[in-house]
Amino acid sequence: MKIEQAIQQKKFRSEQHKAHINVLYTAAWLSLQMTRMLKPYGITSQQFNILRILKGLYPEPATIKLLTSRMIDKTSNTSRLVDKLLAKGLLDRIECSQDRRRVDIRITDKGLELINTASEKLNLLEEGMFQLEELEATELNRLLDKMRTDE
Amino acid sequence: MKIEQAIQQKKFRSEQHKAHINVLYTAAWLSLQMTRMLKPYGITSQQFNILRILKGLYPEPATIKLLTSRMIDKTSNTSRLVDKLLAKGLLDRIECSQDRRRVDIRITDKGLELINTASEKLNLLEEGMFQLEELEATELNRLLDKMRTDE
DNA sequence: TTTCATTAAATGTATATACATATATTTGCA
DNA sequence: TGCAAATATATGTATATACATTTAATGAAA
Repeated sequence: MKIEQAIQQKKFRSEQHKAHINVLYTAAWLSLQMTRMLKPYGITSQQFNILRILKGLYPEPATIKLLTSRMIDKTSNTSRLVDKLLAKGLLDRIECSQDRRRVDIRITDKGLELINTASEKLNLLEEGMFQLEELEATELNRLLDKMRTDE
Repeated sequence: MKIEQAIQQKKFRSEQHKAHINVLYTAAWLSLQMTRMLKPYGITSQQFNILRILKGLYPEPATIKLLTSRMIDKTSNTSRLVDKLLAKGLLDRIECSQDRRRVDIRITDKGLELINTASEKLNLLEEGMFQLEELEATELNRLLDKMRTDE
């Protein structure tokens, strides 16, 4: 569905303005797909993002600061997201003896198991979702990166 | 900044997977810019979206249902967003005599004034933000629309 | 006309964002 | 050494999302 139909708006100020709206709309659409896919696993997409980062580092732990720097949404409240995952037994918290301000976070076996199962589902979702050829995906990445040039 | 640096991740499963992450990251970045730009006007970007739709329809009113269908985020809670804008005097609520379930919402003069001022600022933001040529923006729109083919 | 499904909107609840502020610890330097 | 600045994390608050449920009004069919 074209963005014009999706939000029932015929005219846009410019192609650039339309692209702005389109990125926001597409991200909201992608997030919703992920949220629904993850629901049976009892985690949200933000919580999944944290597990994904910790899986990449495993068996090394990460501090809250490191997790924050790798989050897709930079204003996420990592402490509280980690609290939720700890309560579910998907993470371990290790006090850091060298620097007692820091807290080392490591994914548990239960966490690894969950993310492995969920990732398979996510892959299937992405395959079905992504009609883009590899070259098109590469071009999309280039354009998005360029859009954020002032970053 | 490339997405690899932005979230400090070197490798991705595929260009398509990278594009997925990139859309989410870029949307979060754009939202944050808008949130900060709108802050002095005392409205959020979701509230701005409602004002934008009502301005487009003016002087015609809109029902909650119509607003929802045009929202960028389809799961927004339009009733509550409208409540916030009513409390600020930016909207009027008109009871609908033909169908008493419905509520007609119209933007006030104060609302129009606010959105006109804020839109100027937003345009400046967008101009600075958008390094994309028109043809590139058109291609970006095509790729995003294609990405959502299953919609 | 009565009844029941449908529709429009509002509300309740858990989670997350955005940002200011607080707390605890470490580091730099006078 | 002592003390202020910087750093890492946590917490408080207002707003928003996601979704289930409720309330009220309409419409269609027996």
